[in-house]
Amino acid sequence: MPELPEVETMRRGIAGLVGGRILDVQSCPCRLKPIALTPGLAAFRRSAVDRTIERIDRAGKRVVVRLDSEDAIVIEPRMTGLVLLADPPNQEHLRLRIVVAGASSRAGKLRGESRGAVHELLYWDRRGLGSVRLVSPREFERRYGPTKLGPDALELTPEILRERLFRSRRAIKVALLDQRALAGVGNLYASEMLHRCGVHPATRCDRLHTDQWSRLHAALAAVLESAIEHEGSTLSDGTYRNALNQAGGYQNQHLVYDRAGESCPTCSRGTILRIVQAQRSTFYCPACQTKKARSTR
DNA sequence: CATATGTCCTGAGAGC
DNA sequence: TGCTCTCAGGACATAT
Repeated sequence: MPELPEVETMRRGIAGLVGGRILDVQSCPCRLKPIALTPGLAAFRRSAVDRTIERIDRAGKRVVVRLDSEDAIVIEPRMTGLVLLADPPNQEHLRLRIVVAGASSRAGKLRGESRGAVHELLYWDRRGLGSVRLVSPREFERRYGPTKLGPDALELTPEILRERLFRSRRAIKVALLDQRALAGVGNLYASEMLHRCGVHPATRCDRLHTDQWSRLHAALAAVLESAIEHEGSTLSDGTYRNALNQAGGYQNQHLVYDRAGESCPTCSRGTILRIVQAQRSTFYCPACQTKKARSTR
């Protein structure tokens, strides 16, 4: 379930590869159905080998490795994909290996490592719903440009957030997951941010008041920034790991996600409920999350 | 156009 | 113990 904080953690974890040169790209054959790799391995290798990594960005929930050819390698982890520098959880779900020379392996931490060291950028994916694509600037724009991806959730202002959503008749929880409206929020953090601003997840966007948009924006920013500080959420299945195969810490800060039946940690009056919206679980407290704007607080 | 639903995939866990 | 079944939710194709 990598969402913005997890993907940002992956991005930071491999930032030390900037300046490195790609030596080889190897697929890791296994009995599982292969992930989407485009173009095929041979053409991928032809375009990537000998290119230098100029920058590593994030596009919503995707890691974008920019090459000096102006092509980009776009890694999309979807549900269970991991971007690693080493030490994958196992070999059987290792999908792709990109061998990189001449970079430091960790952002800002050059200590003692020779500039000529060889590193591996690994893509691991248990369920295999993710993809790795090498795309031209034109293809990047077509797939990940502003018509496909809204503004990054970390770049929003209260006004932009409201402008992107307030015409919609959808429930706010469902709309927050729409990557064309805003990019980066997924199922887990949507529940958390709505809880923290006291908004009921089923509230229609077009019924939200200005002060609610403000509070939602503040909660959105606070939750995402804190989750990045904690290096993301590793849920009970333990799948998500950072680039060094370490668990995140934000799962310990969750107030409602996956806590159905527990007493609300915010108001202690309600019991956390689980409902289903658009085939996804939503968690909230019926006592302190309301559809009405609050007059005070 | 906006919104809703089905699909992909694997492994964990429930129930018998 | 071992089988079958359901569920998790990223993005996208297709339907309404």
